[in-house]
Amino acid sequence: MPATPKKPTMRDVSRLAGVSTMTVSRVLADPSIVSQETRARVLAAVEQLGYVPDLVAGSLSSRRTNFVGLILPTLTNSNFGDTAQGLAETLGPAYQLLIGYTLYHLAEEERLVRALLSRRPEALVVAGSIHTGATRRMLTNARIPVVEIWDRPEPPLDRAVGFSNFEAGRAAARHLIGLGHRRIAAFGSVVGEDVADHRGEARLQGFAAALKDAGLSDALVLRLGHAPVSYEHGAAAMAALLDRAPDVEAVFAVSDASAFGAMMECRRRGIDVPGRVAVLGFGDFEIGRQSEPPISTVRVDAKAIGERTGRLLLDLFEGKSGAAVPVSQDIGVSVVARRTTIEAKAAPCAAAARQGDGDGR
Amino acid sequence: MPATPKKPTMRDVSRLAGVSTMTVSRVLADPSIVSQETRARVLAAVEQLGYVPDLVAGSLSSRRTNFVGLILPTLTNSNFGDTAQGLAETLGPAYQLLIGYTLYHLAEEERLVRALLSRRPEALVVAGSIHTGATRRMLTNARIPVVEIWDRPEPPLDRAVGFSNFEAGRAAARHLIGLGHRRIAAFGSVVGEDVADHRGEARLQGFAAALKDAGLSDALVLRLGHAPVSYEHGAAAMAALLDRAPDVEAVFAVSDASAFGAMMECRRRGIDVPGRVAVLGFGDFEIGRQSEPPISTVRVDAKAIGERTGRLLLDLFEGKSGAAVPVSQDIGVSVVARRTTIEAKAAPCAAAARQGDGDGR
DNA sequence: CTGAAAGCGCTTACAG
DNA sequence: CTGAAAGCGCTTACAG
Repeated sequence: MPATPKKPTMRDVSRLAGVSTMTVSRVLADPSIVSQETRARVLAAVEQLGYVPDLVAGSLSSRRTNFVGLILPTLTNSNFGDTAQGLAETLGPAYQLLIGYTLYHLAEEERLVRALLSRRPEALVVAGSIHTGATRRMLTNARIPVVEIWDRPEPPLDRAVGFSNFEAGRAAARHLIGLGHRRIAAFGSVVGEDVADHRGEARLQGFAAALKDAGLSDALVLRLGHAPVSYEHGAAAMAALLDRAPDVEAVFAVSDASAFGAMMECRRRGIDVPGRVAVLGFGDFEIGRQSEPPISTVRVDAKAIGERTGRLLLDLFEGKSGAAVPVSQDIGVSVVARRTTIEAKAAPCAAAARQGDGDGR
Repeated sequence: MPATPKKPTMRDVSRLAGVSTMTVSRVLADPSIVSQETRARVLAAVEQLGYVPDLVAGSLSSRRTNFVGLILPTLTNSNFGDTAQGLAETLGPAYQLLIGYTLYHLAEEERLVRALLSRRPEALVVAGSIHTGATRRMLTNARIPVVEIWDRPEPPLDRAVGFSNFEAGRAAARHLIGLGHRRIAAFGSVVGEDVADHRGEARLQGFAAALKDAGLSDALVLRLGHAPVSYEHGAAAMAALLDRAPDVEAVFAVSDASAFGAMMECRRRGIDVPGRVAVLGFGDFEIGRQSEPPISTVRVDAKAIGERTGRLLLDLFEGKSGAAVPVSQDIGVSVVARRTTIEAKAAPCAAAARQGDGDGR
């Protein structure tokens, strides 16, 4: 870097403009409360020096950092990106997002919470509701709004905006069962000690529960590989599933990415989707909408999660009494039947299929 | 929030432990320089109070924020996510990434640079090399390392880690020409006043230049819709292209997402890829690798861009003289021929095709 | 190994 | 409409 003079401070600006630093501070914070003429002189000095206010000093003094911390599982999933964008847009330019990612490690989440808290954020938004004890403790004692998203904890640490992953899994199973399928599978990732997608697991559990409620077996609800699930995960899982149960009729993947990978694996093997096996995803990723055939999915409005969270935080920041702001918001999910799930072949209607002995082919 | 006592400060800890704040500060910064017994007392007090150091005060005092600002076009493109992860991993837990996104608006980039600079980052990493005048001025006067990534400016504002998008476009065209295609198209987005993907445009220009060098027409190098390009963009662009030039033999899309969308549009229309039209993407996104058939692409190691940038910054932070750190690093690109680009049908070999009159069908 | 003093660059809270 | 004083919660730079 060039040997330039020191970075100008507010003091430098005030001297050049012949005013006190308080006046400079006012011009920058609310120009209307300073006389027209003084304002012009200050602005000219700011311009001439290329002065950029130091927000770390400002934050220490005002006790407002205008940071909002956001903890996500990954930076490479466009759905979480949509949530981040929705949050950023709703919060507006006055707030800066501090984003961290955990890669589904709870220990990493703990480290991040500690690091972000040191930066004195105005609020912390975190994906999920399963945390280490230390994380829970820090979050509880943080004295700032904490929002758990993409889930529906009962009760939340503080606030929650999301949906029930268990119910989402149930809805997925019911869709497939309603179509007349009986030999139904699902796959997600393994819940390990360090890496675990607890929300995907909840979906799988809801799925298995619905299967059992319908008198069907949940033996094909598989946990393979580790989070985050990818296209590749879906392909590998589908391959494993097909080896194990060549007669499978329908499969639910914990994410559209995984569902797409599964579909590609079917294509490679010459297995028709949905003709021979129906595929249902989760999340309503763009890939599912644009793929040919488009993938049926359990839709989540990722951007709305961010927007609602932003709205909630703004209400809280504006001093709306905590009691007036909902503790938990359910944005719900909906099954979007596109072209990868169709009625089971052997069944003229779903009801018949459920009690028939159909082999599904 | 519960009516809890005020957040404990270092002063509170020091009183409880019966030491000065300096001793507390030392225990937290470098425990080894404090006596075993004192250290234990301080740590106990920290634990008891649930003390979390205030980094904004610490930053003001030490003049080190340990922030690195990162400006990306979008948060929903997994390639930029890979770059961010590579950067974060290389920088390590001592540094916190402050990520902003522009949606390809130069004005938004300017706003972000100003906002991030106020936070006193240790360095600023920004995708691209086209900036507004004000942005260039701020970046030049920032007195911190500035790294432009995903491009190859001549010269960089300060440092650059990336590749030539123009050359990447050229390589794409040469691949297609080498395969014997003659009726060749490409598509990207429109360069508007406010929204513009300048890097994608550079690829298109390199592509067009190579076409002309080979004596081919660049009339089918199209700009449609606006950035960021998506699966949907590719589908729409392909549809437009097919209406315009039903006899097109090969097409280059400025991103794999767009290429995938184009392929899906072909599938919808019953047009065989690569049998009737070859498709080449850019970026080596996971979608291209996992799609069936896998999509040929111009590969960029997105994660490596982040890692190299992190390495470079660490060197600079550790006081390596600026002169010892390369100003510009080219990570290069490579054409990865997968299954969506094959030799032109009419040509028994590429050389013959280039001089033949083949209609490509 | 430990501490008292000064100061980082702003804003708050008063005064006028 | 403008300013002087105090202080935000740490760390730097000295001293001992």
